[in-house]
Amino acid sequence: MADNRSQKVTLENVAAIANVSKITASRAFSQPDKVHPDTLKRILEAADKIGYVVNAAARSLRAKSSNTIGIVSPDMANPFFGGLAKLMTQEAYRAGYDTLLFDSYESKENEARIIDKLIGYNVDAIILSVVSAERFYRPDYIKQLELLNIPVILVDREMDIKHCSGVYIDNLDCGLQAGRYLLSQKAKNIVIISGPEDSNVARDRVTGLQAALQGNVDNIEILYADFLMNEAYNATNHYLKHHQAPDYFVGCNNQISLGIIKSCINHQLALLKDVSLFSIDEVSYATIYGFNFPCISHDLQEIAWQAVSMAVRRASDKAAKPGKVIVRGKLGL
Amino acid sequence: MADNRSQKVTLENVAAIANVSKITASRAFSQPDKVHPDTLKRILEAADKIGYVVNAAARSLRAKSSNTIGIVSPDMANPFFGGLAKLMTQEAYRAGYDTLLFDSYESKENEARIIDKLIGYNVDAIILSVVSAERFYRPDYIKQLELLNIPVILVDREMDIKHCSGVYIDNLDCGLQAGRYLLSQKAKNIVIISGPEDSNVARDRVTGLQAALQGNVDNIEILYADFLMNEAYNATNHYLKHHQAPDYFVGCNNQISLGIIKSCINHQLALLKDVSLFSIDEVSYATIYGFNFPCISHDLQEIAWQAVSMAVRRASDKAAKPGKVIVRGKLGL
DNA sequence: CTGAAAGCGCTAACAT
DNA sequence: ATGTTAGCGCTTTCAG
Repeated sequence: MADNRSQKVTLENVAAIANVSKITASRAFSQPDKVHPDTLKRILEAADKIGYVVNAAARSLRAKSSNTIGIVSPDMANPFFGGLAKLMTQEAYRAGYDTLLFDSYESKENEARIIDKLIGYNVDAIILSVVSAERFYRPDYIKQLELLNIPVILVDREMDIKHCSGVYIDNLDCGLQAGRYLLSQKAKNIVIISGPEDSNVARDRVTGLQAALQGNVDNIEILYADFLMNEAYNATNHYLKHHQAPDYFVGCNNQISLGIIKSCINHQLALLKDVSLFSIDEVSYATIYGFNFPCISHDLQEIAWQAVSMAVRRASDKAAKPGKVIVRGKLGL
Repeated sequence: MADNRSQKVTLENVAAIANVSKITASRAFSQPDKVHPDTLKRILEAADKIGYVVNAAARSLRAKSSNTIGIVSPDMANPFFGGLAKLMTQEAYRAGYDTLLFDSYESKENEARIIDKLIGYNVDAIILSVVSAERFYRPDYIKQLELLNIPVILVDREMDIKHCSGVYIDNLDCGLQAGRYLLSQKAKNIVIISGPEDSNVARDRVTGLQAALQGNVDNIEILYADFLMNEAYNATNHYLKHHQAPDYFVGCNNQISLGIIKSCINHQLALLKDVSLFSIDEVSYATIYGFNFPCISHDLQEIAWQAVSMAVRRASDKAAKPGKVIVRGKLGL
């Protein structure tokens, strides 16, 4: 008797039970205010009874808009991007949009595949932090997105592309603030572990630091790593093998700071005593382990709100011009 | 001249350029081996030229299968679940499946909404770690998923539901191993910070610990928190305010262990000296900050592989019976 | 406020 | 190996 095969539950079933046409049932889910309250109630009860859920595929196939925003993060395990993703999802939901969230795991190949998938899902806009911060990274899919007129909002990782909006951190200012703090602490000997040389983010942060410090301290050393922990760890290890510990290490992002910490602890250096650390980005888990590093912290809520607002504006008004917002970090002690 | 509106690029366009019928073009993307190599090449070139991407909505509307697995994680910021999500995505990709990954942020409401969305996307299976570990949590959507015959694979957070497969950790064994280790260290005075009393996971872990320790130590105290950091932190604080530090704290999951650590450090206790910690689950970031806590670590790769394998099997053979796999943790020092 | 018909882009099931 | 036909479940016209 009981059939074991998958029971598709469609709008038609709901409509039949509620004694209305398909389209009225449809409106109950997409524009409930255009349906008579009594009818609406009947329809929703019918839907509930048989467990109906709107078929997203069918909807976005037919509808002008899928009401969905795609989010591509390079590393959700990084609290900066993970936190951002969460807040963006909430903001989007508030604005009446669903989100499709993917982690590219810092791989260009993944990133390209994800973008393709998002196009396939007819997203109304894409919020994207690209995998690399290379200054001249110009992925192929960018042309395609322009052609398809899908708005793109870049977050944090900058690319200078006309049709892309952007929400960026004021990295130069981060460096300046960091530098000024170091001066206030009378730091004389400073080692900066930067991100990749060809990254905008890294370059600006370092430039800011140099601008503030140049001529006011005895020695500045700049080492280049990538934005992940391991290379920073190795760079710090290598430095400490050949030099005295400086007054301050500066980590140019949270992962780099972690690498510095790990290396210092490995070298039996008492952090905040033998050697200090200033981090651009908050340092993950530091307070739990009893450290209160001075840092530049970013207002994730503000960044998320800006990005989603831009996405929504451009999704709902395809003629809207791409904009650019710079969010300042603030000194946290 | 240049039209600013969104240019839909469809299979029909590709087919026209490549001089084939729609269906041949279709096959080029779904079953390339059934198309003559020359034809295939022509089609792919045409697609590339105009930036064609298969429309996922249309495909999953028509096709039997969307080739997509939904993954619902309760907290991607937790390295256990975040790592699992990453590995599952990779495994699924290897098996030829896309994934749709959502974070329920430990909220039942989010969870229900996500499941609805996944149903709407016609996923072939759902891999789910439910938000709560309450023993009698029976969310409404479960009935619906059974009705729709969508296979469900539960991971870590157990629910005793016939039509759901499961990949679980051997929590009793975790407790036993932990207990045996503590005995080997001649621990006499032990404080266990457990998860919620009504959680299977927490209960089994504690039971295992008790079984190993009972009668062999001077004192066991059990405090109940939830599976997040803050309550464990408060519980530990409260304990330390009124008692001497024990030989060992035992954290019943990684978040709890973090709470214990934070509290101990706050109380100026030298970890691994004044007081030790045994953690069930690896402790996030501990090695970076110079701590090597004994712990039970879980083979995420194995768990991910099992879950995806089950999902794929049941997705491709709807008659396949739900199975259950228990993965043992191993002692890490 | 409600409905009938058309069709979104794709693929299953037959052809050839 | 390739093509024809039909239709997935929904929403957009355009009508009442």
